[in-house]
Amino acid sequence: MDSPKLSKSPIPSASAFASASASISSSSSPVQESPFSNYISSLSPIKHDKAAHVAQGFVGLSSPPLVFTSPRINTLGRPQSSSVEISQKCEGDKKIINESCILERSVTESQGLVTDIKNEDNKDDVAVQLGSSSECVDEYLADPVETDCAKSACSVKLNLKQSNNVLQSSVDGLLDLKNIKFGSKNNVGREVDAAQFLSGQSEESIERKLTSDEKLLKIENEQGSAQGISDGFQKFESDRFDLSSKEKECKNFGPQKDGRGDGCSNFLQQLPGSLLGVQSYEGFAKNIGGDADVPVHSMTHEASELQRSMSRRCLQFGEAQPEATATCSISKNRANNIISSTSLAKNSETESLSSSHLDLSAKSRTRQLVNLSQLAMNMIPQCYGNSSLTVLKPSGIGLHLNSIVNATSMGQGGTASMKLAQAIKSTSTTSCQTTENIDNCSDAFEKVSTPQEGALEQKVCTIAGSASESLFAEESVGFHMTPNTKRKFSSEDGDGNDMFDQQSPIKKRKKLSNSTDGDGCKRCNCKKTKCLKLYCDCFAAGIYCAEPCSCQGCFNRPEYEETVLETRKQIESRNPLAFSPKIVQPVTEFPLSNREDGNRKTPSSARHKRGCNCKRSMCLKKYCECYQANVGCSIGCRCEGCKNVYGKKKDYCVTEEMVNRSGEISESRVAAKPKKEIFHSELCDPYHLTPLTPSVQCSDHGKNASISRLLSRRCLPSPESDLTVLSYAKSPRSPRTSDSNDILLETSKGNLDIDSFCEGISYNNAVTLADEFHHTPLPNHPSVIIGSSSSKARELTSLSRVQLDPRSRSLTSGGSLHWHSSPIMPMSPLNDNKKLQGLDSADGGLYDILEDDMPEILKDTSMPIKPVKAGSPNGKRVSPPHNLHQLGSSSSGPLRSGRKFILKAVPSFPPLTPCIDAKGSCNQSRNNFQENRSND
DNA sequence: GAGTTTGAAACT
DNA sequence: CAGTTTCAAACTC
Repeated sequence: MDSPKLSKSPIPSASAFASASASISSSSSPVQESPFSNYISSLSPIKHDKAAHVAQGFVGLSSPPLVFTSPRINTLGRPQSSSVEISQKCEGDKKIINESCILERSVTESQGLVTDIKNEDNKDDVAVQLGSSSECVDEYLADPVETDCAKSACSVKLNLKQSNNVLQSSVDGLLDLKNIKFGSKNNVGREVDAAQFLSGQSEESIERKLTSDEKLLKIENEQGSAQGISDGFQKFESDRFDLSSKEKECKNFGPQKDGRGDGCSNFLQQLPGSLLGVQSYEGFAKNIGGDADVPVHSMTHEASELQRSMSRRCLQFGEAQPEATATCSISKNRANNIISSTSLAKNSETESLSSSHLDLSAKSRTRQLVNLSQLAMNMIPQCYGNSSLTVLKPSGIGLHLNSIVNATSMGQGGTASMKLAQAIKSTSTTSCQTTENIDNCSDAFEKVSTPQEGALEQKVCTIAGSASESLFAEESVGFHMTPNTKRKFSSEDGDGNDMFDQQSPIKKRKKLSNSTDGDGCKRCNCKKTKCLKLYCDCFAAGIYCAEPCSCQGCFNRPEYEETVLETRKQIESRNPLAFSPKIVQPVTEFPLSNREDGNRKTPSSARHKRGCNCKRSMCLKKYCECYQANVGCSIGCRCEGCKNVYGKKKDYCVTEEMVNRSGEISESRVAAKPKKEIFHSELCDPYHLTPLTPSVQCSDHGKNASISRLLSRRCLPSPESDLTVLSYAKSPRSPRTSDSNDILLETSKGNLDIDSFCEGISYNNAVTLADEFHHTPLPNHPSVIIGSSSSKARELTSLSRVQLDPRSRSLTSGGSLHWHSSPIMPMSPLNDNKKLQGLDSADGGLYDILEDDMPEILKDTSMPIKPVKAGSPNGKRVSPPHNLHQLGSSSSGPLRSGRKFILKAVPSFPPLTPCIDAKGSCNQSRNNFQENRSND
């Protein structure tokens, strides 16, 4: 670790990037080729080959600048020098591109795509359009293009930009086309294309590629493995390149072909490689976390990269995959992996975009770390906004690629994700921070991915919101994004240093922003509590304090594990949900629609377990936990004058009322009671769900969330199970969570079960119930599906997922899907890829929640529930209309029974220690922490 | 950087 | 269960 850091540390960002870019261009060829060739050889299995390559890349990386990318480039077969030259040449263009990208990022992705296509016509405009098209894509393309130009050198430097632009545009267009054609298959096809392209098949007509891609896609689809997805991302990027290159050849190069001839193919090959290199580099940088400054503290890098890379590797590299799958599943959520996996299928486009972003970012990094950060920033904000998804994904993609490379290069990928996460923490020094950062990043990515999925669960929103916590960011979309970005950047720049450079944590912290790492993990500054009380964010998150922390007399350290555990037990004895995620993502109310929409869904539904108690901040400042988590206030909140931009308590109530009316819930006791009261009483009970957290409030802010809830409920066939499940998923902790809310609502509607819940049902119980559902899902009930999603949880969830089931991702997503589509299946969320995909985002959240909050049992059950990241608590709440109706109409009838059922199950559940912290970042660390505890 | 404000956590 | 105190973060200057 240290040694690597030293080597890298010298030049965290700029130099490292530059070297990386150069090295990438120069040395990347082998890496890229191998992976791609592998792809070609075995469509799905890319991983092994890639892994091998990756491993190589690692070696190379370890020594020289990350260079993961560079090796790949080399592999492409292009002369290193040429690549380097290209990179250099392209730098100018890249800058332009980056700028344009940044400027245009604001533009919606769709628009961007369109513009890109158009750009093809207008080469000059291409650059700008590229940027606009898909931020990531643009960047990505831009870089490749540049490289292409350089490589191909085709003739005209002047044309380079244009050609690049054209390529990008063409690529974008191709991507779009592919996306359209292939839809979910895009990833695979892309991968295939990439492989082919790499192999040199790029020369073939684009059509052939498309066809082959389709076939490949099919094959890959069959595989349907997360790896395929991850690979798909990479491939997707590569494919894009291919497409772009092809397009160039056909269009731009048509005339130039003579000159380029082989050059084009080479160019294409190079592009992928360069892209890979860039991505890897980016990933590396990202992994470093912000380490730009401390580029390489190998440990941290490894950890972060490994996690990320693991997922990607899994996808790309078969070798790494095995472990990666496990690790990835574990860490997927956490880092980009999650995003990639979750978003891959769904986000093919977004991924492509993200990839492009990554590429771009990578380039920018190589060129300018700042650019990357800017890109990321831009990306993030957008993502948060709505379309932000695309942005995030891209970043995620880029990360994935990078991570993969890194991971492979690191070779650590093999290690379990848990270990990685832990190692990262430890290595990073601020284990918490690192993990948190990772978590945050992952959350962010997840969020992004989720949004792509359609904002399946609006996790994106939540995520965005929770950039810090709920991804969680502080403020709505921008907020979330920023936090993440901040974390990333900070981590990279400052935090990263902290993480990696334990030496100057304080400074880093300061740089970063407050106590929260860029990731969203908070660094504590405890002075009197010794970090053994919930006041301590680290402790509350289940993570150990690290260097970044400024705490005094800290006992929240591994050396005091016993003390920590004891204290924790004590606290848990008082409040079993004390360590559960504060924010719970409600099940995606209407995953599909929202997902399709893109985003928001999850976030909106996420809620704070307990709800806030703000009196002066009007829920407009971070004092408000709901706001901090980017979650709307819910019934569970006792706030006064709530103006939470993510969702006002009023809105939530209104929505609930709406629901009740529609659901005829009025009958239930709840109806009699004021919703708030009901929720409070019920939710507030630690055992019971946490206070309801109306799903409504999403990033969109409560209204949307509320609406979503209503819709979801309406849509949801069987709210009962869902609700219960959701409640579980969300975790015992947070009554507020949308899930819990949903549950509450349902319960209230049904009369039910609130009582039963009150009797002793706890979130945990709910979880157990969910498990039960899984085992014996109610036919009618959507089984629960708690779609809770938590960014934080992601990490944990990733871990938990892994533990739970390889499908982990799918599971989570599946859970959400179940939710929507078929609640019954909560347990088997994993099974359905579609579900998974659709749910990915949501699932991620659920997973997170579950993982984090959920005890092992839940995990084992493979509950779909996702914990909402602390950052983005928007967990969608499951608002099972049916359940409600059932409950309401037949209030006591089935619903109650169902709930009772749940209740029975509940007791068995151990107190969940959801990863989803309100902060949402440290889920992994928490998970680890919790796991350790549990083990102990 | 210090001081104030805020609201959660802890305590009574 | 409610009220108060303590605490650390968020915020302001």
